[in-house]
Order: sequence, then structure tokens, then C-alpha cells
Amino acid sequence: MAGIKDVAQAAGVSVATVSRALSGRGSVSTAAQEAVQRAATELGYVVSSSASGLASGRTRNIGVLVPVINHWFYASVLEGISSRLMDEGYDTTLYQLTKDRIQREKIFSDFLLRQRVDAVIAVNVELDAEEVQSLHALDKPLVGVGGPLPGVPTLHVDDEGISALATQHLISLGHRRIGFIGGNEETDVDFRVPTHRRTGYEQALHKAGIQIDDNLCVGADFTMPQAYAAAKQLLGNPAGRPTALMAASDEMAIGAILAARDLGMQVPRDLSVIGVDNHDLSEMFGLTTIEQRPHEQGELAVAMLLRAIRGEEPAHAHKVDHRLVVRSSTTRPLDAA
Amino acid sequence: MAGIKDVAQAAGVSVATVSRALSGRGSVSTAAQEAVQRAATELGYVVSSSASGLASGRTRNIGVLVPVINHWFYASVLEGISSRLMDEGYDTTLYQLTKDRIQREKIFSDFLLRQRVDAVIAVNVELDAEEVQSLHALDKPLVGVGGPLPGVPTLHVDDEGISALATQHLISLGHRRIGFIGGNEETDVDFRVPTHRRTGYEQALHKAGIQIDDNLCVGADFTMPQAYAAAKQLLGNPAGRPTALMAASDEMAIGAILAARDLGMQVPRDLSVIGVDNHDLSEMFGLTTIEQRPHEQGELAVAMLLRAIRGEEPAHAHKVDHRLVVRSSTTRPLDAA
DNA sequence: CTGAAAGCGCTAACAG
DNA sequence: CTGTTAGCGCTTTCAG
Repeated sequence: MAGIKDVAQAAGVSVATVSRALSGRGSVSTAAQEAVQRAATELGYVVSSSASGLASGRTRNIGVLVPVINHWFYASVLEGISSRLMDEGYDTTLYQLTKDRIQREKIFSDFLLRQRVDAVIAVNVELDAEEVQSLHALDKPLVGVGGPLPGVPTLHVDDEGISALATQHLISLGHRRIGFIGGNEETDVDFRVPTHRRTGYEQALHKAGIQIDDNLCVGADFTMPQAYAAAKQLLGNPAGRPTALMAASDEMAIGAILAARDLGMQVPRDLSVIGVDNHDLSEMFGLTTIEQRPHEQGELAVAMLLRAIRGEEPAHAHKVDHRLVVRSSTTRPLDAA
Repeated sequence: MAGIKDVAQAAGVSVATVSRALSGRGSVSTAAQEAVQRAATELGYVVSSSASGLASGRTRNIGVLVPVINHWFYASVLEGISSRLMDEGYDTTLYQLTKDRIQREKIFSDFLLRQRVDAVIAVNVELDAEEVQSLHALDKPLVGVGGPLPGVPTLHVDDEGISALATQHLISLGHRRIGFIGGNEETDVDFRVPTHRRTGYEQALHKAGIQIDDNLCVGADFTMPQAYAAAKQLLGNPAGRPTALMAASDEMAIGAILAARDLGMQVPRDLSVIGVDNHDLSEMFGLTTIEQRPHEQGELAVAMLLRAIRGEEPAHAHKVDHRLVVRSSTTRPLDAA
């Protein structure tokens, strides 16, 4: 393992010059620059992150907090974050916050304090004041994906706006009896995404002068199987079946489509369905949806974080836009034909 | 930020004793042990990983190499790895190896050499001799999930055995015309999982004296949409349609089920389908499958790695077992009734 | 069992 | 632009 001294010797300069040439901090003559570069490559020299981190206080490593990994949204955001960070020469260290409070505390009281990371990206985890405080105290920049997080630059979609748009799409097609598949208590933690999406749905109905019918609203855990089951109950009920359904996620929307099919209904003829996400599977089901691009959200979060690390303007709360993607799962209601 | 000196002072001992007490290396009197513990807690002291890493050469951080994150198998393995590592007080640093050769080289020539990790887990990435060598040269233990990897302890399922079992299940039900949905060139990299699964399929047919029919074998990219398309072609062909289908993954099997349905066929009456994985969605589709538990594979890999780090017996190549989970997507062929 | 002290490999004043 | 040098905060001999 070649050290900085070896490089200095081979290049015929001092270790300070090597450090400067390789890090780009401070000025170095072109000649020295080249000599160092050559020597480093030849010797296969790579700085030791521990030594560099100890001396400079910078680790070139970012901590990413996620509640789960095995889920389309989180995995996508993570991919966006890690690929962008890698481009910038940063490493990505992953901290999975389970429901376990003890473990969560351990992450904040041990893992994040051991100075392994320069900054933190929190993906859909609602940090409490104390947690934010402890990060600020360490002078670690923090950016949130999903928010808001008081005093923290965050990046988030407009959940209410998204579901209002989805609902309006259905209304504009002529639907009046519109069902809703949202979250359950378990999923309505952190930023209460399910609640916001429900609110947007209700606002859109309200604005259109449509009465809200609680019997048309069911909850699930954002997975296809639970939504399938919930939709079956909803659609199987002979009394006042909806002509359209909005689901708070595409996976749930797909579950609903499958439930409808299993009940012998045709989508969109007998039932229009709209989701939220533009999931990888949506196109195959012809699902109309509101797109949010988690991969891009991850990349954007990195951009915001790097600005913060470099001490540039904070670039506070930032809304990520969404767009309606119309496919073949929505149409006018039969009776309006 | 309290340092080790502060703790030493507060506990009335030397920094050496604090280090020993907190790391568990070397012996410390109970009295000192307690004093240190108390002082550390009181001051909120956490060792600096840079300083500790620099002095000891140990970072308590493991690098995990994955080809993709946003995929059920990898995300599951990753969850298993990270949760297990966290329990052991280790951090997880993620390196995503894209198809980009340049970036891959960068990971091996820069990222992994900067001494940020103590060891590496490679998940389904076929490291070449040079890459393995460069890790060994650094004295970094390496464990592979998916294999084999020459000279490296690996953990892997028996891909041929899995698909042989799946195929035998269909044969035992009476099927003779059994189709196969495998991978394509793009997915047949690294450990050639698609090839192995195809081999197992062919072996089972061969053993049963059934002729292999290339027209019954199609390729896809392990996703539901491509398998849906491929299955439609296969099943729509009027000449010699299969009575059963084995897919190299559950997502593909589900794609096939949906394709069959869209062609008006009933599963399992008109077509039996079996997959591999026991994916989260499989139960909802009643899919018969061969289970592999990626989360557990991740945990096991960590266990193997920790042994290696501690210099214990290597515990070489280790086969992970699989099991047949019979649900409702397979039955005897119609004409055998 | 404990303390003193010598680094670990690099960065960042500082002086030139 | 460059070299010298004093640490960064901890671990680990080595003596005691």
C-alpha cells in the first residue's frame, strides 16, 4: 500500500504538494501537478479515507436514512442517490431505520455520531426536533426527501395536489362515484402521505360538489395484495359500487385492477382506475397515473446536499413536480355514455 | 464533541484505559470499566471512526457490491445484510456496479482502496481474478452471495437443482409439453443464472425422456412486462402450445399468468405455471414456486463474513437450500384428466 | 491492570 | 507555488 510519502518521493516533491495536487485545494504548478499525478497512478496510490478524514474532518461519505429498502419508491430513490454520489466521488452509507425505537436511537446516538459521514439524507423519515438538533450540533448538513422537516431543506412532491389531480381527471371524465384506496394506520406515519392523498381526493370531490362517501374509501398498506383484497370488498358490495377508483399508489391501483377483473368487471369499461407513481409495472397494465420520479428525487437530493456541504445558498424546501400520464385504465363512466 | 481525553479525565483514568474499556480489547478492572462507561455515557462520547480506523486499521464498515438496488432479490439481500450488520455495530456502505466498465474500475481502483471498509460482500457480481486479487492484496475478507467465485467463500442456491425441481413438479403432474421462460443475453451475465436454470429444466426433461423443444423456450429480462410479452407469443402460437410453463423467476411467472388470462386461458386449468423465488406477490397469484429466501441469504453472508474478519475458519462455499411451495397455479394437464 | 508515548497517514497553517 | 511541521483522535506497544 503506497502512502503519500512514496508518491512525494517518486514525484520529487513534498507530501504537502502531493496532498494539494490530488485534492485540488491550494495551487500547484502544472509541472508538479503532472509529476504527482503520474507518480500516484504508477504507484496505485489512493488516499486513506481514515487519515484524510481525521486530518481534514471531511470523509466524502454520506449517510442515507431509509425506513425500508425493499420497496419500489425507496429503492429507486436510493439508486438515484448512490449513483449521483458516486459520480461525485462520494460513498453512500446506508442506515435502515426500523420500527424499533431502540435501534433508531442507536443510529442517532452511535452510528451517526462516529463521524463516518459528512452529511445525511433522510428519505421519508420524519426526524424529531432532537434528532435534527443532534445532526445540526455536529454541523452535518441534512437534506430530506419527503417532508416537510422544520429547519431542514427538503424535497417533496405535493401529495395533496397529486391526488387532487388524479381525482379531477376522473371527475372530468364524468365520474361522480369515485372510490379511494388509501393507507392504513401503519402506513400513515412519518409524513402522513396517506392522509395527504386522501385530503387531495376529498378536496377535488368537494370542489366538484360531490358528496364524500366514506363507504367508498378503504385502506391498505400500499402493497398490491392488500389493495387487491380491499378493492374486492369495495367492488363486491352490491350497494352503490363506484364507477372509478383512485389508489394512493400504482401497486395498489394494480391490485384493484386485478380485483375488478376477478369479479368479472372490465377496466376501464366497468371501472376506471388511476394510481400514483408511474411504477415500472404501470405501463403493462395500461394504468393511468400521476408520475413522480423517485430516481430523480434522489439525484436532486444529492445536488441540494452538495450545495449545503459546500456552504452555498441553502436552497430550501423544493417541490418536485408531477404529471398526469393517461393510459387506458380510465374512461368515461358507462352510464354517461 | 467530547473526545477520549475528556472521558479519561472524567473517569480519572488514562486514555489507554478508556480505549481498552470501550473496545473490549485488553483487560480492565471492573472499577475502571464502570467509571469509563459512566463517563462516556454522561459525556455522550462516541469514538471517531476516522481516528479509530487510522490507528487500528479497522473501520467497522462493510462494503456491499450490488448490480442493482431496485429489484426484489437485491433489495431483500441488502436488507438482510444491513440489518444484521447493524446489529453487530457495523455500518454498510453501498457500491452499485453499473454496466459501465469505467465506473466499475473506479470502484475497484479508488473506492474500495481508500480503506473505508474492512471487508466486502459481493452480491451476484462475478469478480474477475484481478478484482479478487486486489481485495486479497488489501487483506480485505470477501464473501460472495451468488457464485461460485474461485478462492472466495460464497453462498448460493443451486440454480440447476431449483429449476430441475420445478420442472419435475410439472412432469410429476403429468405434463409433457412444458415451456420455459428464461433470461436473455443481457441478464445472462455474471453467474449465468438464466443458463443454469435452463440447464436444470433440460436435465429434468431429459431424465423423464421428454424431447426438448426449442420453440417452447423464450427469453425475457426477469421482469413481469417482458415475460408477459414473451408468454403471449408462446401461448398464442396455435402450433403445439404448452400445457405448463416454468419461469426462471416469480415475476416472470406472474407475467405469464397474466398473459394466459388475457388470452382467455384459465390457470391452472388450461395452463400450469411455476416460478422461482417465492416473491412477495406470489401468494396473491396462487403461484406455485421454489422458494429462496434472499433476506436470509444476506444475513448468512454477514455471518460468514464476520467469521472471516475474526480470522476464524473460512467456512467455504455454502449452498443455501430451497423448497417447493405448492399453491394453485399448477395441476394435471387437461388432456390427462 | 494501568499509564506514557509513539505513531497511524494525511491536511493545513505557516513561513518562505 | 512549495516545503516544514504540528497536529487530527485514537490504538497499541512497552514498562511498570
